[in-house]
Amino acid sequence: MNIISYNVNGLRSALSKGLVEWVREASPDVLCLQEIKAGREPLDVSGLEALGYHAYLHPARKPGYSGVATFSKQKPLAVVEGCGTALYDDEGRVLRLDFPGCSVLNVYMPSGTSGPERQAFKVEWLHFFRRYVRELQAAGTPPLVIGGDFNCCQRDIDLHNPKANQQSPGFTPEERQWFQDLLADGYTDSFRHHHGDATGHYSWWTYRAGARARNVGWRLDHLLVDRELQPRIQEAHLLPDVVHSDHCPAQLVLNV
Amino acid sequence: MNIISYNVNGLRSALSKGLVEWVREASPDVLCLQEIKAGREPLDVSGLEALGYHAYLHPARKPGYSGVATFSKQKPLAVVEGCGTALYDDEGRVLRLDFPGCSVLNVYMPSGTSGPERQAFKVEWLHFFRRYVRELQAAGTPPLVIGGDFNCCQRDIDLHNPKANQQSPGFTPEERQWFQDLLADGYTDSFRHHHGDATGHYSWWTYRAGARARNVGWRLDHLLVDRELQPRIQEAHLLPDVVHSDHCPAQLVLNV
DNA sequence: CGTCTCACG
DNA sequence: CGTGGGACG
Repeated sequence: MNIISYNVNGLRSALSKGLVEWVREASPDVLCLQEIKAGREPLDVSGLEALGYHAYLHPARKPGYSGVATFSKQKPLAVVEGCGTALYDDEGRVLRLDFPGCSVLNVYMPSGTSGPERQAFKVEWLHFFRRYVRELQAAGTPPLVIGGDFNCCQRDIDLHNPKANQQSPGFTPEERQWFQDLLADGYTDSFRHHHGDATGHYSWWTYRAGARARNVGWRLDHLLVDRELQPRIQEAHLLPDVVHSDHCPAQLVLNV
Repeated sequence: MNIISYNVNGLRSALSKGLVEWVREASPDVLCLQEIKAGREPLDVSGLEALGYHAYLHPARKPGYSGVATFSKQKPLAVVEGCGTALYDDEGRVLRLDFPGCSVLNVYMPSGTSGPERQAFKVEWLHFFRRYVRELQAAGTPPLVIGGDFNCCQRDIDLHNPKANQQSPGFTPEERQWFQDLLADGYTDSFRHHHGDATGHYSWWTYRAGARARNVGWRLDHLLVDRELQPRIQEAHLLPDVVHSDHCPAQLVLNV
């Protein structure tokens, strides 16, 4: 099972840059997109449907903002839009597809970069999210693959300049601790599992100052798997040569 | 004296498309621009100043909206920004430069196309403008050259589809009458003076549906001259091959 | 820097 | 259709 998570920074923009052609070649079984930045009407996903995908959209209430979408070759057993909390569901941040043996939770976590207010919102979200995941487990949801733009990372090797970013949203001590706690809850970072302490692997680069060309980036996009699924991790990669967005896709191949 | 009026639909956009290079070649003595859509700070007119022009800007209060600018090789005897009525001056619509023997009044008249409210505003403006011009004459202003985007025209031959536009803003009976009255006040439409009843000469084409390629346009940009100056009209042209905007420049060569 | 919505034309 | 702003990232 080939699962790809990709923050497309505007699905229409990504489609205009050849997203469909790339998906045809990459051929993921499940494709989790974040920041689709469009609702159902302005969006034309027929190109992806023509490749055989079932399309599930969870846009934000505010036009042109946030939103997630998951595309699946296999028809899921169940689809759950949102997390049941309007505060977050209005921002289109979570979308779950259940399959036999695993559940794919597509998530776009808030960015804290626009100011302290949004950073506070993000931190509240992070704590909410851990509780939410625990509740899903308790409710008997199949073992989770959590794929998405986490807007944070855990270790010094997850960003180009850890020293300068000790207090930057996405790498504050609080967020790093949170990430560690989430892993301790029983999740495996599939990229680290497969690549160990490899450095210089990032999934986001600011558009400014030629950061991507110089590989001045952050690893913000993750595919975590329930500890039950860990033995099934076959491959896990970032795909930095794929350029429809300021993020690149993260990929996980699971033996199921 | 070579005078050009040009609605640039965003001066920054026009500059990015090579406006300075074109101005160097056209070499007008006075250049009246409308819809500069920027204030003094975001604007860099050093390219035009480097050609030897004195720059006079009258931006709107609202950023990115309306605004006129006049560039002159000769330093004018006087410069008058606005018309003294805040309602109009907030929208950056008139800018007068006085020279020995003539005064160039750069004007961007309101468009009525966004709705009946703005059309009513436009009609009030039109009547205000005739009074204003009469007051200028009475005050002993040198004979006027009125150059700008009038956002209206007078005769059937001034637009591609007069039948279908009898009630369209820019060609309502009320506006056509107003135009005729303005001419009767003692002004000459320099283009008609030079070209008689020539057809198919327009200065604006909608961006939609390839209208410019099919020459489906309107003659909205005019250079009127005081009856005193009429004998001095040497040439008057539209320059439809000049493409920095959805308008083209209008040119007048005056014998002074 | 880039994508999106909105006002305006 | 296209410019320019502002929100957001």
